[in-house]
Amino acid sequence: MSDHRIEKQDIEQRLEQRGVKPTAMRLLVYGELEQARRPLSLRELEERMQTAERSTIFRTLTLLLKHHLIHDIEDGSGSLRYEVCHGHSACTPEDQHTHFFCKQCQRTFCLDNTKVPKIDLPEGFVASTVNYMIKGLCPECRAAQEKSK
Amino acid sequence: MSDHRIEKQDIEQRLEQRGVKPTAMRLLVYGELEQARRPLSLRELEERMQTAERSTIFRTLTLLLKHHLIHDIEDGSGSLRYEVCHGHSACTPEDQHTHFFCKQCQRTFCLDNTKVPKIDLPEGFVASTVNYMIKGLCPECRAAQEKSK
DNA sequence: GTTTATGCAAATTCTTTGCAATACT
DNA sequence: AGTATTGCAAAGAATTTGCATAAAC
Repeated sequence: MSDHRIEKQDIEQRLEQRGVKPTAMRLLVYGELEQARRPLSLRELEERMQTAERSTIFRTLTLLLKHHLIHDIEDGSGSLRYEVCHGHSACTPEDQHTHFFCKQCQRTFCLDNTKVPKIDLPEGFVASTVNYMIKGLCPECRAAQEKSK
Repeated sequence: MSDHRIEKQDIEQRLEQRGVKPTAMRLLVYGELEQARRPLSLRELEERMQTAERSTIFRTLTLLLKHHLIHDIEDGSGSLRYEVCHGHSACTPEDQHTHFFCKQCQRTFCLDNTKVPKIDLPEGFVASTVNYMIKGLCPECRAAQEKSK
């Protein structure tokens, strides 16, 4: 399948696998994140789902986070972004990829093919999640900047 | 020199090298960050410097950031942390090291000996800064957790 | 009918700015 | 004087909670 749309059934299954009851709201939020193909902030989610309420979305996100169905990333835009955990079992450090935040257009991109490199931690530290964020200019904004010179 | 204390003169020099007039406030803020040996939030700075005002500290930090004397990192605690740029010339991606945020005690540690691994960006992207944050348990909190079992 | 989820409103927290006062040159 | 810096107070922005309603089981 090269189609990015995900069946409702499929999402339902994923939630249930993690012991999350698949309510309409949860399917909606998860579905939006899935379709967006990039990390979305709470505000962006709110805008995309006119019907839903901020706090409800927030609580849904919190729940999904707790059950490792999504993860949150910080890009320095001042607000958190949320993204579906792709793949297999849980959100282990190995699962997570690199993100790129464009300082110009304020969008966050997933660099899907770029695994987060592993690092040897000093004695005693135990890692649970990893956040690798690169900031700079995305191709579009860079091109725009070149032109205006 | 194995002493971590920094001479006032030394700090003055650093600021002047970047064209920042070394006012009392700036020396104070920079000095605090230097001595802390770990990234501090605005609130933490405020608490350590009873005499100084939040907005003043904030503006000072903004200025220091602009002149690449410090950098800011996001650890997911909900607030930014600030840290002295060690070394040489400017805050290039290569300069930055990895940070560890303890979910338990909410402290942020610098993993000084751990360089941020470089990554090949897709065509068109231009990086300016990098933020590599690992989250989990620090040695102390881990030990405490072990004990309570 | 009890538990769970949602919506509204508002509290909290953190960041940022306007403006007056102060210090510096 | 004139510019730059600081302090106070408050505006903005984002996150988070209390409580009442509505839905699910």
